[in-house]
Amino acid sequence: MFKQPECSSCGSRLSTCIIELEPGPLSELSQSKHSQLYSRNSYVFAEGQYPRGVYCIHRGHVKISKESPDGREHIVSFAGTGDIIGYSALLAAEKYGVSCIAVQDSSICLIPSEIFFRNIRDNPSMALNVMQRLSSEVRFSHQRMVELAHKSIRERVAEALLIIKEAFGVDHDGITLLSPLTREEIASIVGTAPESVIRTLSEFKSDRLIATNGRTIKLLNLKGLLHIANIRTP
Amino acid sequence: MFKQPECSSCGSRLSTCIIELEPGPLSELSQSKHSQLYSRNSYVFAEGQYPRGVYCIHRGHVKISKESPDGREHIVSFAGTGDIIGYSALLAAEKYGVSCIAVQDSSICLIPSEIFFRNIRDNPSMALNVMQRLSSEVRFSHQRMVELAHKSIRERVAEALLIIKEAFGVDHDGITLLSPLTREEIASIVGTAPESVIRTLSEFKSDRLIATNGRTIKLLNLKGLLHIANIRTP
DNA sequence: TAGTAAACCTGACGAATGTCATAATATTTA
DNA sequence: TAAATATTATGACATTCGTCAGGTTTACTA
Repeated sequence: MFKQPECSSCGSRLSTCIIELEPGPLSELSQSKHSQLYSRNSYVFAEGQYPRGVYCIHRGHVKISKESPDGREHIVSFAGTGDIIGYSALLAAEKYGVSCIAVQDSSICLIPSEIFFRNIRDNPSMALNVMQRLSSEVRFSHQRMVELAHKSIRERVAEALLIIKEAFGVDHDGITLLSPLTREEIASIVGTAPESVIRTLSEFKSDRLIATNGRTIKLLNLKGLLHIANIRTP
Repeated sequence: MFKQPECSSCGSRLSTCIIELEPGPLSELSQSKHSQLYSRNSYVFAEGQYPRGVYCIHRGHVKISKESPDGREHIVSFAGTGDIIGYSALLAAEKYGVSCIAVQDSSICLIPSEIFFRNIRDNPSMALNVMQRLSSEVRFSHQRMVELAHKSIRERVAEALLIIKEAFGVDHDGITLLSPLTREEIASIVGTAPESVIRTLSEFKSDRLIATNGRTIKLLNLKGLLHIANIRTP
């Protein structure tokens, strides 16, 4: 087994609810966690399993997805370095309603249930932090629901590119998406067939909104994509 | 102003996170809340406003909805007697991302922010209760996202009828939906045009799955609707 | 690095669904 | 209760989108 990271010196901790912990509980958490490497496409947890804790992404990216009744995948959201995932099933005390799959080689720590529950019970700040994150997820989900219900494929593909940019970031050039996602995975964000995604991306290419080279995509005209995606300016 | 209800003797309280309060804090909450009557189609709160607390439904039903970029309404969920609404915006400290509109004449209490925050901070059980509810909302939203992304209109209309049954219940006969929703509102659940809903309901009527009389709908064949809705049996 | 599998891309076609128009009916309100 | 209004209902048509088939390119793996 490889070297377990130390939470106190982990930068990823600072963007999570674990930032609220005092040195004592933090050290306890650090010792009781289990760190593991996941290669692309390997499951961190799967729909239907019972949660055994929450997962903290030390390095890498995962997709949170759910199987549709006809067996196709739908990607609900992404998470990356410094995100904690798997709250909801644990807190609701139910089986996972979603799967978590690494989209890049990732290093992820499992924080056991007891430790997590003890800390949110004893530390009101951490509890509030968790509530804020859950609230943000609720708000994001509502947003996505409306988009899936009312936007065209073209709008949703443009939006998917923006979601990918947000989740994976861009290269030094500022326009090349750092995403390993296939067209089929993009289709799973949009909620459509891969062919429809490919066709739409071809349109975007003709309109000089993007450039593609194999799997990699460059966003040439961000403003244009925002406009097509029909994003509400708040 | 009409008589303010007393929380300690309010049955609705028992199904909410307020059940966790001790008599002292409960009495304080009861005195600081504001109760109000809302008639059908009046706003409890609107997208874009800043939250001033959470709302506890003493009696009645509301829809939680969100405007799509093209100005159409999408109904995200329903809440009724004994539900608390408006957590997420308050906790995330943002403007409401959704509107709450009474679909029946309703009596609803506003619990001011300070009181709510003080109680979730001082009472870990109540905090945990709130987290559980938020978690359930997240799970429900994920479910809806997948359905909106991958199910046909026919499937979603069948499902909408089941959602309405769940939210509003049925008459003594066990099959007549106690819902005041128009076809347009059902369309706002499904994410489609009213005409498509009406057409689909006509099909269901031909297939003896439902019967309609003006706005009222009877569910004649629940099993058939479940089958069409393509519900995963857990 | 070569071979193989997977992913990308385009065309053709049909089914599903959105839109507009218009009539009939139910619901609301004066 | 009657008139006014909103809602329900159906038809016709255009458009979007899903599906199948095929050829090409890319990416993985031995």
